[in-house]
Amino acid sequence: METPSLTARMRLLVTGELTGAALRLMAADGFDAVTVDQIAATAGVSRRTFFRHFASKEDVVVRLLTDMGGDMAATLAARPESEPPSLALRHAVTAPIAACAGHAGDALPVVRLVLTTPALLARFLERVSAWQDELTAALAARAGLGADDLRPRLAAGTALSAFGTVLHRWVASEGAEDPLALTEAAFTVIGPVLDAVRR
Amino acid sequence: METPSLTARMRLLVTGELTGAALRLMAADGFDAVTVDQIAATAGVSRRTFFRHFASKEDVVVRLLTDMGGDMAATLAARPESEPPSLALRHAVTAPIAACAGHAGDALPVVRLVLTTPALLARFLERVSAWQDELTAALAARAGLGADDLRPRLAAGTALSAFGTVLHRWVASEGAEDPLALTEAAFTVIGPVLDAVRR
DNA sequence: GTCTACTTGACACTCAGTGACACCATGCGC
DNA sequence: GCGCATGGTGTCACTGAGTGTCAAGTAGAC
Repeated sequence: METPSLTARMRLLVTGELTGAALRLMAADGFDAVTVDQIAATAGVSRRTFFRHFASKEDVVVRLLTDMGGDMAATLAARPESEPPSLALRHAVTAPIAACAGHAGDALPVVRLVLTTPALLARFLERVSAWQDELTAALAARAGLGADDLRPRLAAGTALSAFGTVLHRWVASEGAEDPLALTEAAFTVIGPVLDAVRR
Repeated sequence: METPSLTARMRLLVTGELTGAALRLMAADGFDAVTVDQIAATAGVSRRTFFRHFASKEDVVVRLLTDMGGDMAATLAARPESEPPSLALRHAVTAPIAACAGHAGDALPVVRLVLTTPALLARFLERVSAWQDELTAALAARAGLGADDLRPRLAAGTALSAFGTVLHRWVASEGAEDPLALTEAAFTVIGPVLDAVRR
């Protein structure tokens, strides 16, 4: 079915309305000053409905960012085994970066909000940590390394550190610098560590 | 004054009582199942007093860990300029690791609790992110690099990624592996990236 | 003794998040 | 057309985190 059933589309509609309302309000007053009641009222639904679509107030904002990298580990696993880890990891991390670069007008305020709001940053980093677990497992499987080897986790952490550094620099430059170019530059620096993941 | 004034000592006493109560309760029932009221009651103080000593429920646990690395950037800044960045960063990160290794019996359950509880992990990573900012500034100052150079932030992130990896492995091994040996092994892998921070 | 500074307990309040129940629309078998 | 299951929604009520305020108690300075 190409149309994901009416109910699914309505769900997307409400979700989008809620995120839009949340972002508009938070851009004006900041994350903490906006209550869930305000977001729900602005979107025209009840407070309870908000929590049927999002697990928490942070979730509205953070999910925008984390949805982009949801299949990071899958991307890595899909890369050919012959590819060096540094290149495979770069491809995995590039997906969300490219998504940001492609919607700079929408994404930049969101990323800025997340990186500058402690509560949002905390939740975002927790998600990134989950990505690290997934990437670590995928890297270990690729290289045939055991769970006691430090290198897969180090490589995953270093690659995600590059991801964060790119986002940071992108926001700091107000979107002036090209995220993809920044990613390339970052991976040029960290490449040697990533390619240490060999049997 | 060698005795930090009676009031300061009493403050430490209450704080210690609260953290002890929190850890005992959470070790038994988990972080989420324990309420601030229970912690305060167990420690023999009022709920309000709890929040005069800790900013949040997460703070009781996370502060134990983050206090160890509070002067990470200061340690880095105190290292001789001639020292290669990889060695200076390793010294900076070793301080909290050594503290963990020195009090394995007390620290291991705390680290395990933090790494396995989403809310605690989120707050911990937020603190680590602040360390990254500080280390980045110190590294840039050491090398005389501008704020637009990716390398200081990449190096700081990579070093802290090693820090996290060591903690992860330490917990996964139930404390069997030596944290200092793990740190040395990790920094051997990431060394090249850290030493890329040169003018 | 008194005054000041600091901590505490008690109370009240906002807000995040959850559970329970009733309501309503769509879709399906009869 | 009718009855019925399903899934989203609104309302209400509740727990728990976190904050502001005020009164009371105590150590230390004068």
